[in-house]
Amino acid sequence: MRVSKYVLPTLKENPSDAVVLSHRLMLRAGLMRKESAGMYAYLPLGLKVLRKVTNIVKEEMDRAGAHECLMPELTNADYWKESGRWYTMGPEMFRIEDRNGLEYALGPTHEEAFTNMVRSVVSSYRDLPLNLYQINTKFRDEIRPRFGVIRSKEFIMKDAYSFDIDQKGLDESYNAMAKAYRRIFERCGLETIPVQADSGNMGGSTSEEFMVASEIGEEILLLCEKCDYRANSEKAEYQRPPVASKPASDELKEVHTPDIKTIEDLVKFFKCDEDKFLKSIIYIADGKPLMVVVPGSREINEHKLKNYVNAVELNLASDEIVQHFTGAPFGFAGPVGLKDARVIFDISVKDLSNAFTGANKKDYHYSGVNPVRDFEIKEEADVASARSGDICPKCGASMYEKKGIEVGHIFKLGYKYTKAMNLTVLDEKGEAVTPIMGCYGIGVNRTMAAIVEQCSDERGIIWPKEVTPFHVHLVGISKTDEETKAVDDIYDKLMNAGIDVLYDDRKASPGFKFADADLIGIPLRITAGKNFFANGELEFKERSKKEINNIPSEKIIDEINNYYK
RNA sequence: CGGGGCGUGGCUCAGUCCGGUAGAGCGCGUGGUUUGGGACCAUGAGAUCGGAGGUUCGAAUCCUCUCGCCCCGACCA
Repeated sequence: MRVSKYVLPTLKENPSDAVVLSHRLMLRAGLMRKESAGMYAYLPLGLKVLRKVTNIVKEEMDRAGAHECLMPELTNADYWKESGRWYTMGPEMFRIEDRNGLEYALGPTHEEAFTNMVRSVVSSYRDLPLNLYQINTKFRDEIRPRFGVIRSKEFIMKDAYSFDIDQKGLDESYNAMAKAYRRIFERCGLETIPVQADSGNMGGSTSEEFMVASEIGEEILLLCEKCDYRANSEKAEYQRPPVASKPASDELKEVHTPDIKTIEDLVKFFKCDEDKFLKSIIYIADGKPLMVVVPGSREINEHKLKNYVNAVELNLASDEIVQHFTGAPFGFAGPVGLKDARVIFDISVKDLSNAFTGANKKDYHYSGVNPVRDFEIKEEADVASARSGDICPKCGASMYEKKGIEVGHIFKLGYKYTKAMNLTVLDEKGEAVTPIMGCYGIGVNRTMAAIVEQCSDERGIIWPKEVTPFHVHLVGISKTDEETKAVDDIYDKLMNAGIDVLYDDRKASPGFKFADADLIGIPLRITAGKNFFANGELEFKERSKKEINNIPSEKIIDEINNYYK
């Protein structure tokens, strides 16, 4: 492709509304343009990359035995009502009506659609296992789209759904995807961190997220320094911290604390460390109140709590319930003297001593609080969020935090949709069996952005070999018509050899062309300049390296093919 | 939804406080000179100053409303 005939609107300056690296570079390199908040249009160069990523995904999904389909974007509300999600999805789902008042949603995900399709296509255990996928646009009315294509209202996702006759089959389908995902991201040139993740409401089954480490990541990961334990903070467990505190010495005393409610207030009031306070929070789990106690500096992990108490719904209790449950208004709750109430102590609480906590009485706290002595620990669990410095649940070493962009997620979904939508097949005995599902997603354009985020330097993008929009960026620096003709011949020669070439044939200064080449980031730059016109040598430069090699023009095709081998 | 910031040629921004004939750089057109890291000279085109209403002799600038965009947070999965 000749640049003079192509659409390549590179920008020298950063567009004012792009803040993060990948967003800036994708706009500046002419890959895409913003349509509107959270919606982007791909230009030819960007589309080429997107297609490369898409093809890798397809190839690896197919290799793993999945089959590609394409679902409508406009999804009938009936199926959503059948699964119940029409009522539970909330405002994240774009809902529309046709002229007759029939309801639809713009597909935010496609469990229902696939389950429905499989229902009409499959009838025997012999048709299983089945893994179907599509690469299609998803619509989500995000609360706040941001970071360009990383979180947008409309995005491209590969979503796959597996159907197996039993748990063992699901395990196999899941493992095949776990393997395929590793290959996909590796081929994309992306370093991902697979982490254990919370599987949501589906009840304790396996789930793995593929994360790209990044400062702009919206997920927090906990990684062990020694072993391979890696988990999303929603899921991450930790071990009881070593006992460092002094023995119980202080007497339990009531202290007047007028209007001192938050940990922040208390730290100021008592002038001591956050962890001297037993933070006591009241929740309602499936209609029943319970108290959770953690040290002042820790956050309660609602995902872990919800799993631990096995609740479908978990919410913070209202002020009225707090008043009723503890006998005091919000801000003065504590485990001391709380009889017959369910209190869950985080594992980090037991070894605290001479602490403070709410006295379950307006404007009063206790000082000199000592677990066991002053209250019984009937129920203890790991319900606080793990954090940097905490002890690895697996090996006992220390863990650290990293932020990550989620590019893929695989999990064992279970029977939720097959049951709700009444999908059954007949087994060997002729009895109806409900298949079990797995669900596997990849954010395709998010992956593209993550690649840019990870593969760039101060001059621009550095595309990994497998996703580069062109193989070679040919830069011609010719001064005469004869010289131009000679470079044109090289271009033709490369094209005829099946090499995808972007040929900068513009009448521009060399510096201008080099700067554009660096910005666009094609891994190989071939320059036809002085040496070429003098003695037929082309410059061979890798985008990621400094050095330039001079290659006789007759050997250039071999060199290129060798590079891409 | 709460908080903060911003809308001025295609892009980046000045001008707004303190009202008085819309600016710069980049990009673009034309002519010429250049040509190994975003060349130079000359010349030219291009703006309902986000929109509507108001105040005023006069509004990019002041007032009211409104739309859009960005950032932080909450919410949500």
